[in-house]
Amino acid sequence: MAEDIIKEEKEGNANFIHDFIDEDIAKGGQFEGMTVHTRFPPEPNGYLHIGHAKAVCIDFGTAEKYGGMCNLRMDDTNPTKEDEEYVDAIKEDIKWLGFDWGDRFYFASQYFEQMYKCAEELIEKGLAYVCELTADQMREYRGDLSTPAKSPYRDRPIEESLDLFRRMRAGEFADGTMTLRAKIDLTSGNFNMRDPVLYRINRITHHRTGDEWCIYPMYDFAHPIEDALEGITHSLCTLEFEAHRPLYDWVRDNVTLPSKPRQIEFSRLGINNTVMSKRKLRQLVEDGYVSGWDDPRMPTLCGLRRRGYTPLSIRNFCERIGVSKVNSTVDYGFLEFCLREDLNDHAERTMAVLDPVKLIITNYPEGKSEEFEIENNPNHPEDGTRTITFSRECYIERSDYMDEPIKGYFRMFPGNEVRLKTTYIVKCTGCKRDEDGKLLEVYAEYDPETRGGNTPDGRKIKGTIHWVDANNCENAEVRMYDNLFTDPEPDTGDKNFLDYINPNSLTVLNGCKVEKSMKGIKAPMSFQFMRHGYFCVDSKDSTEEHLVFNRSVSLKDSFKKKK
RNA sequence: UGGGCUGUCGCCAAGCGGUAAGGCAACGGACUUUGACUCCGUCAUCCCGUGGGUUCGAAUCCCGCCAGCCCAGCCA
Repeated sequence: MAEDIIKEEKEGNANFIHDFIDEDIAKGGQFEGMTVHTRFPPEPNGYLHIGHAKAVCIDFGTAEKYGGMCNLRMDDTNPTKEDEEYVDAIKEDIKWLGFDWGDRFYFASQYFEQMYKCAEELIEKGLAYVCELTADQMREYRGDLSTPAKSPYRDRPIEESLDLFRRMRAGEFADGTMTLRAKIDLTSGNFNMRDPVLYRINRITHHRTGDEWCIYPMYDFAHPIEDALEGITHSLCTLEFEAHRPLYDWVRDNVTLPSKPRQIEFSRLGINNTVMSKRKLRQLVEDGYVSGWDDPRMPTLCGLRRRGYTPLSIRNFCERIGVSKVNSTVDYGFLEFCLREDLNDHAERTMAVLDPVKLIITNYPEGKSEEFEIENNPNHPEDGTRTITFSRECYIERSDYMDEPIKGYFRMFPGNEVRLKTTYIVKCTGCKRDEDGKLLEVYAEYDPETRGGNTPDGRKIKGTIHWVDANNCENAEVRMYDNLFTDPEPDTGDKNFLDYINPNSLTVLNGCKVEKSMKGIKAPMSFQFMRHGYFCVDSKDSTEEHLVFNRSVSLKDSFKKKK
């Protein structure tokens, strides 16, 4: 039994990264006696999105699987785009997902001195040189697919490079005038190996080290050093770094470092009808297509959180999409499925009428009011019940009434019986419309024998609709969301993603009627609005006086689909 | 045109020489005081991008071809 569970868990989690790690552990060697140690290394230049969540789950999840550790490290080697404001947001998002880096929170910038020493070591070994090509010249000299690169400074004497590099650090040269380059292979088919730049001069105040440095290490040089210094055994990253692995290994093997981490790459996450690149998300925010990074339509973690996504739903999603090296685009519906699954289990039910029309029970005494107990979650009786009131006038959904029922329609239409959830069976007797045909009121008569919604004679009532007591309810604003983009893949090929913005991605419903029990409710709180979907209290705009809900995800609807 | 990687059902994804797991979606049906949930069933039968080869046997090994993705930032 226990073995089955372990086996199942193992198979369910299996992926090629684990295979590699298993091999490494079996091999011993550089991994001898080591516990698996990973890291999540975001650059603090933007907010985390669902794609980062996948990486976070892989990094922390892998460590967890092997009883190891995972560090959180801000990869802040380029002060140009980075800012402290993102650091806390990133930490908050990871914590929200439920991962814990313990006391192992680092900044790449704290290793700048050590990185500098490593650079000097390479120069002394004749493996790096100071190059005076300008950026334009370097581009020009890089060669192409069939011609090698060149640099007139390649054979500069070691002492000269060392002197120049020290003076670069000392601030003797202007930005962009010099770089430190690795001496590897100008003919390599892998451009990353054509004497890549290791250090550049850049006089920008760093958000942590201030003006202490005017030279900054490049990612390819810094990353393997950061990993090795932290004792990382497996450096997991996305596929675009695959061609950088030879360089990662080169730095790792040519610099004196305390350990030899292994880089393993996996594919990035793509999701339909949205974009995932930081640049594009930033543009959506800055150009006002959305209200901010945390707009509920954004695939950012703060956006998803505000939309009502739960940490569990996101972690389940990341677990289930698996890990591979195939470029893939997951259906947005799969993320929605994971949310519904979690909320179906945990969200309490409530009745909300989003497009209200008054229902008058003509044979129910005016002024009378009754109380009913209704379960908070029929799937979980232990979640208890609440009291709701019923009276002569209720609100029902405009779409729950038709003069002439279409095929298969079993809600309100003249002559038809319907159950008002938990209360009575009512028979529709007609309606009132204005001169434009707009539905004003629906009329019905209730059957007093059916209190609780039961039929003493056993007759079957096909339709049960939700309602809200017109004399005892709250008003609410409800925001309905749809895909941000009309095209499933708005940023592939030559497409300009902005051409596919969905103009109807947000629909605001005012005058919605919700149960009295919603009064004063605060975020974070999610509910199932029966027959509608899952909704959460908006964390920014909802107040005691003005309730605002966001639709997180709709319920599945097999009737709508048939139509 | 050089280097690297990838190609298994509409979407993810197992599979590691022994005769195609699973999830989502879809489609039937049962149940239902949510047209939800739940449950049951169907869903790659000469087939695993494609053409050859090796083998008693191949999605799995070998060779060729095709398609897609990444790399020529002093970004990460």
